[in-house]
Amino acid sequence: MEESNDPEKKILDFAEEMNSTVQVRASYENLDEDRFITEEKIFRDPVSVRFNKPKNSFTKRRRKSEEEDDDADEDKKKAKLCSEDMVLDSDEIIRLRNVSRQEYVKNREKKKVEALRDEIKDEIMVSDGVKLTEKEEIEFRYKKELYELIKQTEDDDDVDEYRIPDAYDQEGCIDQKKRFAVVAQRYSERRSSMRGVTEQEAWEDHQAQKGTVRFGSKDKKKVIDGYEFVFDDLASFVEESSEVKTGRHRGCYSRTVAEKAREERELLPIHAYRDELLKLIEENQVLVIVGETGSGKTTQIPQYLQEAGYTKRGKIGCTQPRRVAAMSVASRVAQEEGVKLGHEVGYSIRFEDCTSDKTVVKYMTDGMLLRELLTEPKLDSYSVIIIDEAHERTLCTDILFALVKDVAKVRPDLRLIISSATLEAKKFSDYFDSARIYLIPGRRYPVEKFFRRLPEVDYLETVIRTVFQIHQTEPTGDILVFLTGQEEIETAETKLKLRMIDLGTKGSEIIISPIYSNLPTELQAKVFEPAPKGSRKVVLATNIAETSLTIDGIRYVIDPGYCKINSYNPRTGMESLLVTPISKASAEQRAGRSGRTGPGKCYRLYNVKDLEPTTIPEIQRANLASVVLTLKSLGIQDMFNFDFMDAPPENALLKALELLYALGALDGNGEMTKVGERMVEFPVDPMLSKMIVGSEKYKCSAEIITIAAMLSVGNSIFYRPKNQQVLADNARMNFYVDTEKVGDHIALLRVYNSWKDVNYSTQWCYENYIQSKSMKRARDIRDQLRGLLNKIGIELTSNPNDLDAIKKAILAGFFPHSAKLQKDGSYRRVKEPQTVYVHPNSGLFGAPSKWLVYHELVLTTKEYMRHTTEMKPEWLIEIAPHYYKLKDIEESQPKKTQRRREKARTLKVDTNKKKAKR
DNA sequence: GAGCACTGC
Repeated sequence: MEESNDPEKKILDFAEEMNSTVQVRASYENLDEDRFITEEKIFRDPVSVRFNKPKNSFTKRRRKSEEEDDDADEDKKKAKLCSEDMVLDSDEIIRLRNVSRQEYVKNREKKKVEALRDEIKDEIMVSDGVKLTEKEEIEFRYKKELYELIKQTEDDDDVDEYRIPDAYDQEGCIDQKKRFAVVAQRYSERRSSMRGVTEQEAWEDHQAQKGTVRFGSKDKKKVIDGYEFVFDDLASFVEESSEVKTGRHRGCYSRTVAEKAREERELLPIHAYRDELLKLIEENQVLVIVGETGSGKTTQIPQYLQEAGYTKRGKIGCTQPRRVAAMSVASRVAQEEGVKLGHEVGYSIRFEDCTSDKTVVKYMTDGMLLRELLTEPKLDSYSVIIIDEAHERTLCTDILFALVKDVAKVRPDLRLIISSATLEAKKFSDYFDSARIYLIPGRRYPVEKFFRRLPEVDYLETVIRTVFQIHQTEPTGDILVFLTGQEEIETAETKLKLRMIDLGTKGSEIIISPIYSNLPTELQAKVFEPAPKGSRKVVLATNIAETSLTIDGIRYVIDPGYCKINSYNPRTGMESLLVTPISKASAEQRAGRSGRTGPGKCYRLYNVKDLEPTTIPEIQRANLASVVLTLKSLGIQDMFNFDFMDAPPENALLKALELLYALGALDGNGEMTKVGERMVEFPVDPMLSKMIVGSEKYKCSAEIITIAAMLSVGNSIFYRPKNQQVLADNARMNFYVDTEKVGDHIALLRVYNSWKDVNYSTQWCYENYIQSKSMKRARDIRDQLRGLLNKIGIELTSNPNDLDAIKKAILAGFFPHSAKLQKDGSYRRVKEPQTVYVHPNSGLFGAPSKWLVYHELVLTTKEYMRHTTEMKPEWLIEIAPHYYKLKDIEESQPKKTQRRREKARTLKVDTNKKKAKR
């Protein structure tokens, strides 16, 4: 929204915004979603300066209007709020502008002080591991003391002394022991000097007295400078929820585990709906269930069905999008039923089948059910299929929808339950021929939401300010910040630490915990350690914290509203990660993360009404080669008219068909070939599975499955910490040293074999800057692939010294990914008019080979080939004579792809014809 | 010299 100076327009804009918020709320209420959720509040930009008045900036204020009209009806109140808000708003802006002008005069002085501060910081960083000489030491201490003195005189009301936390070691890492010692020391000092009043309390009181303008409703006190929170009276909501919560835990002590479990089951919200639910399932073949968080649907519904006798007809299968979810839910249910996990209740995930003949309630990942469908197309052993978390729309669930919908038609006895969040329920119902929607209320704590109307210029800066404002004005509880990626998390961490130095030691310590999936496991574990008493944990997380893992103790969420989304461009065959605004659904999910263990608060740095309702489903932005092969294997001929809930882009399907045809998995009629049938056994990308199948000819299947496993793990094999990049790179290059040029594929093979030679040592991984987690995963995948080789009758043969044979096997799957060196050092794809570059992390970077085969293309700052290996051009013709002709390798002029496109089109026409015949 | 959201089989 554009800011205008016209006050009337402002009011109108604001009113409009209010209306839309109300409407959103109303629609939630229809679905009984908003029971405990408070209305979204607005918080505004903290205009005040932070260095020069760090304390004054957190002034408690109280707004008159909110004290008056408790009983006024909602609309009236809002109108009033918004007009007063506007008056206050412009007054406030004028005042703050004046302040800001005055500050400008002081700027020079301030800058001097800042320069001094920077010097101190630099010194801390530069001294990196080097012991200071005595003279330097004295000089440094002098600077420090000088700065502290200035700080003290600046803040005349400052009761604390400024101190650089000495918990930081030379690398800027935190020595936790030292830091906690500091915390403890500070607290004991305070206890004696302030007679039991904590520093925080004293400071808050002090600030409260100083406040000039007061506002905030009478029940809500804390308001931070610049952030104007617009509050409603929420007391009743808060009470309601806490009542429910205490009820749940009442009388649960000193009971046996089984009794307790049963009692807890009966206290779940879903319990009241049990009979009605069973009746509906009996009467309707497909049922869409909107089960809110905390309703107990995932654990209870399968048990109800079992009690009602459904397991006599067959198993109850419940899919989850994540492995851990499948495992933990199964374990919980086994415990509730008092059976051993893997007996009546079990789970099945890749690499781990914890089920037996007895198993009647089976939790599994969605991909696992998809695999099962390949061998059991009618799902005969199941009586009920529950697709949980359907709203997440993973690639696998989207395909499952279509398949189970089909199966349901031929199996009237099969029951389908689709469990979804509110927003998509209607869509699911429509897709499943107007299936009934049944709503089960959840139970959770209220989450207050604050939002900013205008998008941020520098959201990281606002995030950091908000962290400190929460830290200094809100009661205990940890803070969770959603950021987009590793780099941003690292930046935020540095900034937070610097700001901590700036602000001195106000209040308690902040413990910063980063978490993202590429972080080594040992470091990930730290995020779950509770913060020491009196300190506050600030978790900087990627999307991993949105659904995949839950951190206890989070009470505040700061959500800038962005995440990275992978999208595949079928035209160029390139993947890229884009920073994208999140969807409304994601925003809700993120906010909910603050209300898991108690009432929470969520600070949104955006306006939720600017967001799309849901994220684009994965099926519309993924490489579909694997999907198409799976569907073909299930006998689905016509991809273009397949009943997808959201159809993937047509050119993505076309591209996938083209590729599968080129690989020989499909014949000219679009039917599965023998090769295709072998390929589909391997749960990897079709090019990889073709490579594996092709390795039989070159007698190097042992090497090839290793390479395939290493490539499947992704690019998280090599660990490259920020401060040891040179060492890490050197360690990596060790795997490339040889008499002849070694490509990335061969290097990966060597990494694996070296690891195997040292008996899969974790220590070896550390020493070589390799992530042991990734290596273990590669071993799991390799073991699985080896088993499947056996299944399709390919012998495991090793041919370690014939690199040419290995390269030829790679080409058997990856021949479409060929590139030729250009005069300017760039590469050009042989069959596509596309310029590409060797990735700087490749061993072949800076050591050009004329012809390359690459694993994948990624678009970052340039079009990069990731994982490249040298090859000979004549191999292309030897291995893929149907794809390459002599003229392709004689001159690397871009070739027309017309012929292949035509072929693909005939495929499409053929399949259409077939469908018409049927 | 670039930069790796997150899952899943």
